[in-house]
Amino acid sequence: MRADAERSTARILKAAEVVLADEPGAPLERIADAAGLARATVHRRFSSRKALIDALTAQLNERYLLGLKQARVDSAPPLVALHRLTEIIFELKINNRFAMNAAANPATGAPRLDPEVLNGLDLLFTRLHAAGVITAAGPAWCRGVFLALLHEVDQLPADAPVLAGTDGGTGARIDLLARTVIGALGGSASPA
Amino acid sequence: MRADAERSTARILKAAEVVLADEPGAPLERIADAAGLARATVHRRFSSRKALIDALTAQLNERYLLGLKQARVDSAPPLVALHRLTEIIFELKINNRFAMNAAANPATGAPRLDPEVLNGLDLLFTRLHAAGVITAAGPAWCRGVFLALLHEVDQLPADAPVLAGTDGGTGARIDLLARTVIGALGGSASPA
DNA sequence: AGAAACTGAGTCATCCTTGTCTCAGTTGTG
DNA sequence: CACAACTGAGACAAGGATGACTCAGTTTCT
Repeated sequence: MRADAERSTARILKAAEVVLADEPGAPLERIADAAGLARATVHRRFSSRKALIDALTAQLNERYLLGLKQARVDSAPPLVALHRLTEIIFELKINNRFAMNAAANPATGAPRLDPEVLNGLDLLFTRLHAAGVITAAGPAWCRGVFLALLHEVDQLPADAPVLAGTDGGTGARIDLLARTVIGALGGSASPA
Repeated sequence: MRADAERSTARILKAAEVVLADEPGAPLERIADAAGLARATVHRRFSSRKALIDALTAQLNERYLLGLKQARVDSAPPLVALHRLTEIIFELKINNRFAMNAAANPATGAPRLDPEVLNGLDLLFTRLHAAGVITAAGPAWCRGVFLALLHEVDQLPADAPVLAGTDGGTGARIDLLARTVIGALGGSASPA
């Protein structure tokens, strides 16, 4: 594959993420436009719409795995890992809104998250439970709550009362998310 | 409107809820089939697909308002009202999955929840806050968390560990939801 | 019973999207 | 430089869904 072709692929994926984020059913042409390419080129890279969406999911999975590794989910003290991971995944959410939603929504027909990713998340919650930070058993439930709250925090307008006294920026949201998750899962939500 | 026409309308709405719940983009013909009617009849009642979906949302809003009234959100002790409302809305969720999701998802282009409904929910959370049951300020945030967790609890498989020791039925889910919401919003999640 | 309303079944035109293909022109790579 | 790879622009067929319309037959309501 020639260098410019690779660039094109990257631009398509990026544009697709942006366009589909606020219009999941947008025609491929809109994505092509956003990428500054012709529709035919999109078809050359991705044989079908499904293939494109699959690629987006695959990309998300890769980034997830990288994030889990960076957060040292398997070795760092669980509470530390939670905060780190929250930060990383929040960033992921911002830049991959479409793929995130698609993976969370079985009805879309999009592929779900990679089992390895799920295992990584589950490991974290299992460790949190073992450490007594949370009381809720069942990592799958914890994971679901985490992702659902992630979505809510992301949707939150900057001037929301829960963010009062903060800048309403990313940092404040991450704190809110971590606190809320722990509270939801039966831990004592230290306002730290 | 003749009596049988009214019946048809009701059957269409019911069928649409069922069909769209697990295939949001399903063609109108599938809805017509499920309703035991001809596609043309659907078009006679609802001039467009959008009109049909709007009707579903309107229906949901009505039921919401009724539920808020039944839960005595404005007068009952807030914690009691929360439990009652949780029960009612959980039931609503089960029978109106599509409209619920559509209203929660701005990207679908579907109309959002009626402001009056939002106000009703917000009132409850404001009262919970005033009573010291929860510490989170910002009713909109509370509302979002509530609905997000409602969705998660609904998705939960019957044999999930968090439901261990229960029958995994509706009752157990309602308890779990109420506890989780209170914990998430900074209250002490009494396992009552 | 009889008028009016309603329905089923079918046809039809239209729009939109997808996916394929071609061909002339541009760009990268050895 | 020269060849191969890549792209843009356009045409094209196919498929699916929507919505309008007709007409013969049934149901409701008075």
